[in-house]
Amino acid sequence: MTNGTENKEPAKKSNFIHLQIEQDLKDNKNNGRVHTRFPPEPNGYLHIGHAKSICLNFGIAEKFGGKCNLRFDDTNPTKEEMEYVDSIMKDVRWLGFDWEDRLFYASDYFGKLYDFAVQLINEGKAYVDDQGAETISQQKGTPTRPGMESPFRDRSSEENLDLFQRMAAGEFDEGARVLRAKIDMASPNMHMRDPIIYRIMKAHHHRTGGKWQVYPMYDFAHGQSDYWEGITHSVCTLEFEVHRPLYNWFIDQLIEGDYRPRQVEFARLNLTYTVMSKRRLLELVKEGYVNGWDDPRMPTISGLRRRGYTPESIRSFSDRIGVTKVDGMIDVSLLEYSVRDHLNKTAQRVMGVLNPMKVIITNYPEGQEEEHDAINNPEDPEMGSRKVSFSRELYIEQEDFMEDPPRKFFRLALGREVRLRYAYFITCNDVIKDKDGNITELHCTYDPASRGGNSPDGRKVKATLHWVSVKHAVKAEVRLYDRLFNDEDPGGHKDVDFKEFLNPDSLNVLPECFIEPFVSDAKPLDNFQFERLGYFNLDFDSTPGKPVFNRTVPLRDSWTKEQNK
RNA sequence: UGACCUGUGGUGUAAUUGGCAACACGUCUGAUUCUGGAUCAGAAGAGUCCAGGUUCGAGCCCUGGCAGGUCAACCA
Repeated sequence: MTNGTENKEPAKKSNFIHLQIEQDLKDNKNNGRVHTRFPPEPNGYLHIGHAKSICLNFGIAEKFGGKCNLRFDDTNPTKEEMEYVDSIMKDVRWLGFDWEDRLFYASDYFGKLYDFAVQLINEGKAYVDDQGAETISQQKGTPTRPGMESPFRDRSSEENLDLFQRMAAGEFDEGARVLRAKIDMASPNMHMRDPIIYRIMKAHHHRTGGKWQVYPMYDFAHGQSDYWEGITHSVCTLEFEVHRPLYNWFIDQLIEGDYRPRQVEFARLNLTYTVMSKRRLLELVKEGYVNGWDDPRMPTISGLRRRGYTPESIRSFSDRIGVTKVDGMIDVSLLEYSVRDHLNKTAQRVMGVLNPMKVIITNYPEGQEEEHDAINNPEDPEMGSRKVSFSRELYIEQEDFMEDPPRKFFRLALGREVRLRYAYFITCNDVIKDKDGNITELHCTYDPASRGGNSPDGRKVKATLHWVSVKHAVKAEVRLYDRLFNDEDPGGHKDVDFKEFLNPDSLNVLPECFIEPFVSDAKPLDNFQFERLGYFNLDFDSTPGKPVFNRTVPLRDSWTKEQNK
């Protein structure tokens, strides 16, 4: 990450976690050190909610001159894969953050964790339970009723140690026994009711292979990993709030000296019209409702990247939404605002026609062509200009012509004059139709004196249209995306599966669009503004002769708004 | 019938030790414009979940309610 001064992004908003850290610093906790970590489980791709956490954690390190680790929470070999590890590292880097040499895995600590478990056994604070999952669960009680103690709770340390070692040696079947912390079966906090800390799993682990037959549970690995890495502020989401006493209990058993990590919880991100759980996203991918984790309709980092979102836009979004403990729902329009805001300032402008309507300039000589200057980005003069080719046959947007224009429609109509951007004023004289009455082309005349787009007599037109020259344009496929779900909170209905709310029109492929040849040199992910339409970027599916564009987001559109009134 | 957490315009966040509820998005006007974009100017919209209390003064403190969320995986 760039350091402070050269960073043009606005100063980061403060939040309650920053305030707590400032207080900790005042109290000289942990000798004034600030060290965070981003701890994903490699069981899926990262999504925009993780981006919030990444920005928060790395942002804290940046703000307080501390460090932020990347740590994979890989304690469940049945769900975790190398593919996910790779994608996560790629996404974090793409977002603009750097863990330097601090890449860790919970599996790095399997040895220490095992030793710690042995220590707890020796201290009489952990025991092997021979009961099955169902029995243990029943004995656990309910949130409103205390649990009851396991008949194996008071085994001797020797027996526990022997059993645990044999568990680790693979002597028992999966599920046959577990190691539990001996805390309090009557605790009002379910997590303190002798939580399971080790289970037998004979699965192959993506890093340790077949070395282990027992794996630590999340609660037994996370805080300890924090401790061994010197983490000072262990930032996680709200659902772990009730785990905090357990987190602290393990730290208490481990602690020597003054240093102590502290868990702080914040509200995870919820966005309207999408789902944000890895389970649901995985379901969409596995069952083919979308085309992979990086489908541009997905709220994954890889999906947003492919869709044309920039790291800057995601970071500014993340800053804009803030950090609190209120479990709310952010309007996607805020995300869309963030990309528009960034792309408006940075994206190359280009003209492209999505739904072509042929226009013949009847008074323009056949075979003649010429070039006009076009500004690359009016928001950034340094981006310069380019030439666009003009000729007798052009395409304009179908929606830019109406035979029977309503009062506030300013664009082309029979007998009306409009401007072709950077080129000429044209007037429509004739509408050509086929047998069925469909308009096939428009006959227009141009005013040679308006070359460049202005008439010397000061004549005004109410509309400027984008266009391309038929002869020069590049044919492209354009993919238009709409929200993946029709419901604001598809995952929030108790009796209806979220997939019921899938938007059947979330993908609209336009196979025959025409774009000015400037885009021929584009590389995948390059962002453009197609003037008057929106922001688009080149997709990986492009082939040399056939570019494919994704619409990132349309431009704000006060005309559609007017129509909807 | 439990524990923990959270309630501020439509949405998201602010509000120094209690001191006129602020900002962003969205919405609506108007100006401007070779993008019905951008930009600029302005407006509407909450009296802070409710009821008490302390105080000269409460969104901030106290009491009691109410509402929502989380917790009963050998998941994280």
